[in-house]
Amino acid sequence: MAEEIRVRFAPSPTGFLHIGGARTALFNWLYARNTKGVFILRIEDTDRTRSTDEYIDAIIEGMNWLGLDWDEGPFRQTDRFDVYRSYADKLLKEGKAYHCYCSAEELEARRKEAMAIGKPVKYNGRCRDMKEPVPGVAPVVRFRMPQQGRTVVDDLIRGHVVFENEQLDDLIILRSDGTPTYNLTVVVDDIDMRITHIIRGDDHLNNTPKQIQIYQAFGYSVPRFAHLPMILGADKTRLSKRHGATSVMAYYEMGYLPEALVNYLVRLGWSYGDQEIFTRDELSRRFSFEHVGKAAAVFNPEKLLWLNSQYIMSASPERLVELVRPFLIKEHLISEDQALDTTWLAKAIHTLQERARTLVELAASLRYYISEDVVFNDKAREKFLNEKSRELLMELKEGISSLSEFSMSELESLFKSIVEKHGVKLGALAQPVRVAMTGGTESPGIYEVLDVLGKEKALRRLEKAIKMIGDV
RNA sequence: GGUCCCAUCGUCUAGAGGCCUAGGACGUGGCCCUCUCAAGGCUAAAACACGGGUUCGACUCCCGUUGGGACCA
Repeated sequence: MAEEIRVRFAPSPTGFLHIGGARTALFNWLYARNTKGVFILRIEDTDRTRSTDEYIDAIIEGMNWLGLDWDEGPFRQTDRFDVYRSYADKLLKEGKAYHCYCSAEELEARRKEAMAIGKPVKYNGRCRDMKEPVPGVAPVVRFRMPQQGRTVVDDLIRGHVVFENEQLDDLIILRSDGTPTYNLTVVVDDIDMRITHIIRGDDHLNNTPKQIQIYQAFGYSVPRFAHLPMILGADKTRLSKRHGATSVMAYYEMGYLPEALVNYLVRLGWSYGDQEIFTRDELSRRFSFEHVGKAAAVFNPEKLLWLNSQYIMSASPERLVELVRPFLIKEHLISEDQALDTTWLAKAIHTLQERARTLVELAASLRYYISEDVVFNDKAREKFLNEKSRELLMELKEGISSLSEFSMSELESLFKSIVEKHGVKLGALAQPVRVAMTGGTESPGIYEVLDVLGKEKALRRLEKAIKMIGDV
């Protein structure tokens, strides 16, 4: 049996789960599922000043919503500080790390100078071979980076990326207060969790050779890497708040289906020929790094909206009933604990689902079905509820009253006979009726609308419309 | 500033030297369907960043330029 594949998503809880993080999580999840491997969630909360439990919950909420289930974790770095320190001590003992007594101010000055004269910004190694501690100064611990040779990152997406070791800095692994830095914790955790493939954003590519060196210093074999291209905003800069909604849960609130967002995100960087729409199952079967692109991708809300409309269109009305419920409450169309006639609601949704691009739109469009009072659009009312249509509406009202069966086919016959008699087009009757029923000029087919409303409501609304014309 | 990465329609992408007169999708325009709005169908405009090589032949390989991005604080 082949070696078990273990991957991890390691967000730091300094914010909500955002689009970029979600995509990284998704690719990890896909790879784990595709290879029957293990997907681990690890919370990198070493930065205690910026990390909060609320954000941890928010990240978990986002993952749950997207359906990205993990097999191990969530693990937290907090309280593993002793572990990191013991790893650092090991390096110290073996001479692979050393104490550095240079002050932050000195370092800053040297950095500025290097920048000014165009030299690489790099620690000058002053404390590298120091034998005696400097009294009264709390040192940091630096990693002794090899200064000859090269380190190559073997990347599943980028191929071999070569770094000259000479360029690598003696990075700080333990601050003067004893807290570990990112490059140490990430390596220690990945070693402890036996991670085989590190899948992350390509903003980490430059850190990778340093981490490889640390791996080797500890005597562990280096995992495979896959550095995903970034997701950019419309202005081609890194996606951030000013590009609008970047939190995953904001898309929940805007009425997106999780599978639409997943589908959109996966196609940002990955492709499978010309196929655009994938089931979750298809994704995990088809996914591979061979078809992951290298170039950064611009986040395009329009396409996401289209995908969402596709998913709403093909969702079952029964499921949409449940999904739209919170949005109906938000629209004040139903109350929190109201019992719903789900069969009827499903029928109503069925007529609307190919017209709604989001659940918010779907909820809004259900208004005239659910609410007793029709909200009239003034223009529509003026144009269609007038003397010209009065006669037709009255005739329809009588016709419906004496209809033996209130069905779509009977309604159709009735409509046809009325317009024929008057020698007008179907629209001359259908539009006024549409306005009478919905208050506006856009709706599903008029027979469908009447069918959903039912005979009683339909008659009541016709009557009201006729009365309104009389009032003019 | 140094290092690294990247580069096909406005956007997401297909493309692994001849299949390319560069394909699909979103968006945009037009037409059809039609009781309105959608959905759907058809259709149009729209790209290989630039310059050198390599090759009988480059979107595809190599080098450089330009442009973007990331990291180093």
